Parts: sequence; C-alpha cells; structure tokens
Amino acid sequence: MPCNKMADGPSLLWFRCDLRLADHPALTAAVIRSRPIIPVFIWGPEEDGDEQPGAASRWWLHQSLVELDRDLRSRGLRLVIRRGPTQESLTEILKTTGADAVYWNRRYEPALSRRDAQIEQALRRSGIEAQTFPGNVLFEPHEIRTKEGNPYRVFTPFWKACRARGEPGKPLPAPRRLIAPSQWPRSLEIAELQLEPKIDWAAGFRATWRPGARGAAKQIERFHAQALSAYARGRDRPDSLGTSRLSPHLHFGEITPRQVWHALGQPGRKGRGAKVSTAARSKFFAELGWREFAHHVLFHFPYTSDRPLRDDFKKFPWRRDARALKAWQRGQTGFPIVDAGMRELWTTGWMHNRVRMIVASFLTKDLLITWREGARWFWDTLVDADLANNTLGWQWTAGCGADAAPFFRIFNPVLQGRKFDPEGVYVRRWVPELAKLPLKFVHEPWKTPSEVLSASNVRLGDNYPRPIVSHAESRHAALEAFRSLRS
DNA sequence: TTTTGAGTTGTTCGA
DNA sequence: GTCGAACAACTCAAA
Repeated sequence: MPCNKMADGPSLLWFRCDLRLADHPALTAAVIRSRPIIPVFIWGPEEDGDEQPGAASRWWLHQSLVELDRDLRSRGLRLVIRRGPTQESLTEILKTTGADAVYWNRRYEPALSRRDAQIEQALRRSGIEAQTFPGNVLFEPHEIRTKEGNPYRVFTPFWKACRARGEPGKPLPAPRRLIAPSQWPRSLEIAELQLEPKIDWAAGFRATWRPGARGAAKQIERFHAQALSAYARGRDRPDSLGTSRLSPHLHFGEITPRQVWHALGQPGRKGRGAKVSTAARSKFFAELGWREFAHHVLFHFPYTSDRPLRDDFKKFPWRRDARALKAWQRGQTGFPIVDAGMRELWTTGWMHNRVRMIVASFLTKDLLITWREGARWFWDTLVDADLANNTLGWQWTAGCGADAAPFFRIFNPVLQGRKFDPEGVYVRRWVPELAKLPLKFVHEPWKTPSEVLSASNVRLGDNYPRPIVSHAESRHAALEAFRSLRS
C-alpha cells in the first residue's frame, strides 16, 4: 500500500552506469536520509543515449546486474528491474511504493544529460525530491575550464589543470546497513531483459572477464602487483597483461576512477609485486586523465559522436568499400597484427590499446574508410564500449578530433607488429593458421618463401588471405587525401 | 591584442 | 645498424 505521509516514504536509488555499492555518492546520500531504499535499474531504448549498446556490452551488463543484485541481497535489499520508458517507470514505482525521493549519479553523454535534466524537473514539479550526484569521473566536465572560461581541446593543458586541483578525494565506503522497504514493488527477472545472446557465443568472454565490483577489485590487485611498475613499457605489449584491463569495469561504474587512483596510490601488499615508482603511477594516471578528457570533450562538443570536431574534415574523401570493411571486421586483411586484434575483439569483447590504434590506423589510413564505421563496429563488439572514449579515440586516429594525431602519423602494420609483438606471440595466439610460421615472417607472411609456407601449413589466399592492400601505396594515397583538405 | 611555445602513442629517407 | 630531420600548417592556451 502507498504510504501516506510524504517525507516518510522510501527513497528510490536509480542505478545506471554505476553498478556498485562502494564510492557511490547517491547511495551514501540515500543512506543518510535514513529511509528504506528501493534500488532500481531501468532498461530502455533511451538509456544509452543516441545508440543502443551493442551485444558485447549487453552481455557484460547482464553479468554486472546479477552481481549487483547479489551484493544488494547480502545486505537485505534487492535490485528492482524494469523496462523503460524511463520516466514512466520511475513515476509508476514512486506511485506504487509511496517513495518520495529519487537519487542518482549523473551521466555526461549529451543525450542522457539532457534527458536526465527533464526527468529531474518533472519529478520536482510533482513534489518528489530529486537529487543527483557526481558520476564516475574525477572531475565533472563543466568543472574544468581554461583561463578564458572555455573548454579544453588539448590534452596536456587539460590534464595539467586537473592535476592543479589536487588529489581526488577519498572514496566513500560501502554502507554497512541498509533499510529495506516493508514491501517490494514488482520486478522483472534480469534474464527477462534478454541481454544475453540467444546463441551462446560468449565463451571467450567468460574465459576472459569477471564482470562486477569483485572482478574489478581483483583486476586492480593484479595490475598493482604485477604490471604497474613496468607500465611505461609493458602497456604497449599486447602479448602480455601489461595494461589495467579496467575499461569495462570503469564504463559500467563497478569501480570509480577515484577508487582506482587511491588503490594504486598505496604501496602494494607486503612482499608482493615490484616497487612502483611515482613515474609509473603518473603514466597510468594520465590514462585515467584521457578518460576524463574524453568525457570533457564529448560534453562540450556534443555533436562529435557523429561529426568530426574539426570542420575541415567534412570534405575528406572517405571511400566506401563494403568488402574491405568486412575483411577488417572479420580479421581477414592479410596483415597479421591487424587480424589478430580484430579477432581478439570478436572473441573476448576487448582489444589491447596499442592494437586498437593499429587497426584504427589501418581502417582510416590504409583503407580510407571513415572512422565512423570503425566506431560503429567497436560500439557493437567491445565490452567497454563507451561513447566518450570511443568517439575521442577514433577521431584522434583519423586526425579529425581534439588534439588529434598529425596526419602523417600512419602506422605501418609490419613495423608495429615487430616492435610490440616481437616474438609473434600475440599474432600466433589469435591467428592460429600462422602459428607455425618462423618469427621472421610472422608479421609479413606474403614475403615467406613458398617452401617455408608449405612447411608451416600456410596457403596464402586459401587458409590465410593475401594482404588486401599494399601498405606503401595506401600510405601514399592517404597522404594525398590529407593534402586535398588544404586547398 | 599579440606573441610564443607546444602539441600521447610514427615512418621514411638519407647521411 | 643508427641517427636526425622532414613530413604542414594550424590552433590551442597562457603569458
């Protein structure tokens, strides 16, 4: 039954991309309010802004919701699941539960922050307390400004301005005691959202990831103990676990950058792991900085998710080439390091950062296919798909974005392979048909003498493709295309 | 207002 | 094999 006394009703805690209990400002505020808490998650077409999350991202979301529900149940609560439209769902739950407050953490994607502002106003108009709190960033996008009061477009001064604000605050602890409502509103089962694929292709995902706050904590521990001290070099090696692998956890808010910051700022567990230098730490923190920068840029230049930040790129002569695009997507370009990356992505829902740059450079510079096709594919296949990061990353590579790579920076897939996968371990792992090729040829199988090819059981054009372009020629064509922008 | 220094991740070419 | 310069010019951010 609805509760009659206004200000006495339960609080709705609206979960979005903040699927955790620790360092959760909205939850902490709800706890302080000392009313029963009803945690809600709403799945709806508008919940990811402009575009629905892709299949990989939905797989992750399902697992993460299960974890969050488990954590809530261990504290006497549960996660109420609904399907959108969002505003109608919230209103209906408020009505049936007598709740009179809604708390949530802010998101900064343009479509979402607009929509959230409308919901906030509508709730207040109907006498509901609506309170929002800082989301999963160290610095909110509007906080950081140049001396002129403008948003930043260059990373280095942006990050300098962030750092000038001092250390991020300490993370909030997970609340110990939560008050349950006397009655629970109806809820869907998580499975009813049908986030998991109908055909089970997620075995590689399960083998690679453990979604949820606990998995995130394990990942941090692993990174801190085993990789952080060698981060400056190790981060570039796709054949080993040199990076933090926190991107999907951060995207879904299972962990906050503030928690990461403070966890890595502490000395490692006694007797474990190498000593971590300040330099190694700042190197990694700058990566958190890029995440901040991506949110900053998308917030202030909301059109960039589908249009270049730099206007002159409107006339860039992108090519349409459905076959080449498909070859790229499937990992069948004939360039081993590119194909390895695209297959790692397909199998695990993730790709090493260094390799993301290589495959992105290949799509935009070698194939001259627009970055938007790449961004769309990543959006659908990455478990860490994030509008701000994806947009910034692709525009950076294509040269049309904030603080973009200079146009002449065109990756050579063979050199990149030799430099960052020097033993061919990564290529052989993800392109098993090349597993027996001698190291000398593993990054350029087309140069292999035919007797070596047959001894390695490689049949070019049959079980592994010949290169779909000549890199030297494509590079030339790309430079020409960039020159055409100038006139 | 004008000036100045600088700008994540590369490659190639020629000495 | 190694090294430095060239690859364009532009625009950002602060002084």
